[in-house]
Amino acid sequence: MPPLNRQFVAHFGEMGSKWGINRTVGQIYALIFISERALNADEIAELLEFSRSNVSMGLKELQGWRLVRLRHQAGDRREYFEAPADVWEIFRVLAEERRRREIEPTLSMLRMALLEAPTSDEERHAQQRMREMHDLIDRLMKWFDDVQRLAPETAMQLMGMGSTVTKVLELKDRLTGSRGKRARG
Amino acid sequence: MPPLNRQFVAHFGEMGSKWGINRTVGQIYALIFISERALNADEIAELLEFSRSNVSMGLKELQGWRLVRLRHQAGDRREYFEAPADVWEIFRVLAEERRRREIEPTLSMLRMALLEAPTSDEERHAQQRMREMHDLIDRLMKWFDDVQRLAPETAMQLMGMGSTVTKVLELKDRLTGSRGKRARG
DNA sequence: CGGACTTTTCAGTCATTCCTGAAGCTACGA
DNA sequence: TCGTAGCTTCAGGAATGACTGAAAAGTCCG
Repeated sequence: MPPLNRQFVAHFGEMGSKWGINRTVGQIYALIFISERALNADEIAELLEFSRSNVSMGLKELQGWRLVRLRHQAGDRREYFEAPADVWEIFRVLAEERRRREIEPTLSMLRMALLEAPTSDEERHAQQRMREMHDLIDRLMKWFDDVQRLAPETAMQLMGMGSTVTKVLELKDRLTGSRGKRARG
Repeated sequence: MPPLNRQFVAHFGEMGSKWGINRTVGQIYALIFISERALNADEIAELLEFSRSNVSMGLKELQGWRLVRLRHQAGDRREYFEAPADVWEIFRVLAEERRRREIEPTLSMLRMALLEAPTSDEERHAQQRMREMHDLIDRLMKWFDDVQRLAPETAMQLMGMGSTVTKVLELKDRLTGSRGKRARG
């Protein structure tokens, strides 16, 4: 493997630990991501010097995250893996999965807790805090849904607008009579 | 500790593992977050049944993440810890820290790699992929900067607009002659 | 200073997660 | 149906990370 590729793969291994994901899974993904063509499990095992079974488990996890796609090549029974070409698509899928695994369970728990009748001031306050957390997350998610629905080009365009969004908001603010809220100067 | 609070704390412990953060740190934070008043390390240790030293380490990590604030109470030498009241502020700080620890190192690595002269087709392709990844992350971050700079109310208002943002974009699209891109139907 | 109180450090122990080789399973072609 | 190629499962050893108690290092007040 060329030094540039090796460096990239190594970095993803290290970052993987900082994340929830483990080192080998990070490296496998990085390798697939920068590869010109789809790779099979044996190739991955050899390039990264992992056991075949470790690669198998890693690929399974990556498939669970929908980060790699399975592809078959004519006249070859082995399974080949590749990452989507469009990086925005990758980001979208990653965000969706993280949401499903990390955000939704928390939202459910919060909703359950908010249905309980508090039996003390301490619980009342705890519920209030949970409500604040719930509302923030809920709002962020609803908004993210909207952005996510955009086609890649449109989303990138939205990003490209940068602070223009703020300007639009301020304008809207003035037009609609400012709803009692004011943007910071 | 009341059952509602206990449940919340337990949930954060479990989620903590799914994250990079460890179980005890998650629980300590959850406890501080829902608490009515600032807590000292001994109180935390007793409520969660952790060793005093474990609590000390956990608090240090939370301070490193700027998620808890140190506060002194008159006539008491012990240190008391609390979380900001404003959940948007909490989100902002968390996002900033994650960015500093997880995104920036990756961006640096990518920038370094992009400066190298490729010596093969394989490296050339790898660089192309890295460039795509770099540009996406860079763009997301620049845009996030803008949103982050908004005062809480304005940001929440932006969220509240929901798909309105999309509408604004489509309008702009039409006005500026659509730049050859089209939002998905 | 000295002594009480508080926080931090750290070496050792415990728990969890990772990784591997071997065995098991499946699908396919002969 | 057998044999082979390929993928998956799993028990157990290896590595990593978490947690504790004891001791050290601060910190404040007399």
